[in-house]
Amino acid sequence: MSDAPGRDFIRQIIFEDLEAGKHDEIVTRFPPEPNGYLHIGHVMSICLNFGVGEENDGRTFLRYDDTNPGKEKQEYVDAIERDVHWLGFDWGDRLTHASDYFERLYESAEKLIDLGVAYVDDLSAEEIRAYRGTLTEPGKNSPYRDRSVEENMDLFRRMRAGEFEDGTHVLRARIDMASPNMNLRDPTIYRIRHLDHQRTGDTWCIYPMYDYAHGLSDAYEGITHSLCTLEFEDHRPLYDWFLDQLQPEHRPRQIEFSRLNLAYTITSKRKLGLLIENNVVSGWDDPRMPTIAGMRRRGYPALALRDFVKRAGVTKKDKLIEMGALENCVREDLGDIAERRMAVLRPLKVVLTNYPEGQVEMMEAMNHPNNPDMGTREIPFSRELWIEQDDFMEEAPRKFFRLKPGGEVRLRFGYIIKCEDVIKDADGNVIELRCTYDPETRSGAGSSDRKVKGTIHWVSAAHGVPATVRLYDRLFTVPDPNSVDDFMEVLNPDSLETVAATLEPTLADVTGSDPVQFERLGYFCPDSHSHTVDAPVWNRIVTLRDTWARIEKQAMSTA
RNA sequence: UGGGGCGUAGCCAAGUGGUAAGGCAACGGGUUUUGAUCCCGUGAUUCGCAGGUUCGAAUCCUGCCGCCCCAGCCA
Repeated sequence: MSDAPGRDFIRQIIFEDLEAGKHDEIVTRFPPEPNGYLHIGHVMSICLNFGVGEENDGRTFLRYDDTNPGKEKQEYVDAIERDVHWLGFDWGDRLTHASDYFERLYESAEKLIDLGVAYVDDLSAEEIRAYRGTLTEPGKNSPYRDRSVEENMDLFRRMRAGEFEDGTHVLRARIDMASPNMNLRDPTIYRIRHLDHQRTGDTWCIYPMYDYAHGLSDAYEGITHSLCTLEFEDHRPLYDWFLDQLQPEHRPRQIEFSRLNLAYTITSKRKLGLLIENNVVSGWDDPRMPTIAGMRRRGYPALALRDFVKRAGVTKKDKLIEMGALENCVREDLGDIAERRMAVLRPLKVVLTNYPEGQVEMMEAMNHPNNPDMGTREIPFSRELWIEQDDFMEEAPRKFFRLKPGGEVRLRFGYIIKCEDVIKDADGNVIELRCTYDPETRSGAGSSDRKVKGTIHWVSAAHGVPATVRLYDRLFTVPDPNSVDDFMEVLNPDSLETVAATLEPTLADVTGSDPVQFERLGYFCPDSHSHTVDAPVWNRIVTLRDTWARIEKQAMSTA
């Protein structure tokens, strides 16, 4: 991905428009429908729209496209505002709704009738579909297409007055039933819905369609560039048609770009909703969800998300971006800001047989290896420790430089230890290691400068803080779950693993949700829902790059 | 079979007639008390394919192939 993209095609168009003196100010909008949570795809749109606004000293609206009551909820409205703010963007006083313009939109619809380019159709939904024709065959005109202006006006006003049942009438644009562009075959402008709207209550029983409301709302707000995704490309002639007919003061221009798809995940709000309904995940903000709320709870920094979409770029080519690209951005950001700590996820007991019983030494540990300004902390060291099960192998391959029988390893910020004995249970499982430590090798202060190949992390058994740690993996087993018949068939059964871990004591009273790095394991943060000081729950944000895991995997596949 | 888009390395992406940027991934090597970080190095005789124009083409022309979107009273 381009690190410093010159100017994407949209910014180029805007640049040229500005050069040509077409606008005094650039005005954009981010127009979500409040029918679900925002996801990684929206991050792209948010960054584009607000980014373009900021870069040009322009303005950006946050506008709810709330033209379809029944699908929309206040919960989503609240979540959207929270998410956009969290990403670092501000709409100031430019928070609007398509529903703010219902009266104006209605008046314009009457104007379309006056102009003779809109009519009330009595055909049923099924009939309209049948009359529309197919992709290769032209449609045919509705028998109601040639009603008089007076009759249309009367009917439309009675639609508004609530005289008709849902589905009995629609207002349609009179364009061309034979158009090769399906969107121009007399599209619906208004439909009857006897349904309370979350903002306008029961004021209306007719609601405008997206294609009609969107372009006009853009015009009302003085939007100069209306940026949307590719699937609206062939709606543009219709977008322009309404503007041509009604000649509003401002003339917005719609430009389309490709959606951002992430490998091994889905972004359809409907499908994400199904994951919740089927209890595959715990909610819209489950840390495995590609929603902004989910990624925030997971611990992905807002800056990393912004960096990611910036690197992905703005083009018209379908994208399916590898997870690794996102994870790289997360690691890059966290690597600098996260303090280091030690934690053992899958504990294996180590007893230092030559270490005095009852003795405790405080070891000084750097909070960041590359940034001394972040200070140090003290960690207790004692005779009994936990180390990671993965850091011991009874029959280790040549390149394994962690602990093995008779082998030596450095304990991070501690001593060099040697494995003398392996204790097993009745089933042959390794349950404890008997080791000796070399008192001359104390970290920083040792009188010996001998080195060993490996360094592993540890936590003092007597001082460790028990915690639940949740390890996350991709939700699906295939790169493009959208392309399979049933996405529920390709779920990753191991997307969540919960382990009972032990954390170093400095983590005992953490209350916020700041990310830290558990050395050699990855980045973690307290879970914003479940974590308490008494019962700590941490999320793994992302692992560290793991060259050893790769080597192991290769060895397995060639063996 | 209609219309609208898109095809540059595994994934993104610059490039707009003058001889293929960059990032991620991958692979080598160096530093390292995180097999992390950091540093250095390695990739396209070629831009979906085939012709053509030109001294010269990823860029222009023609034809073909592949992928995506459209038949909601959803957005």
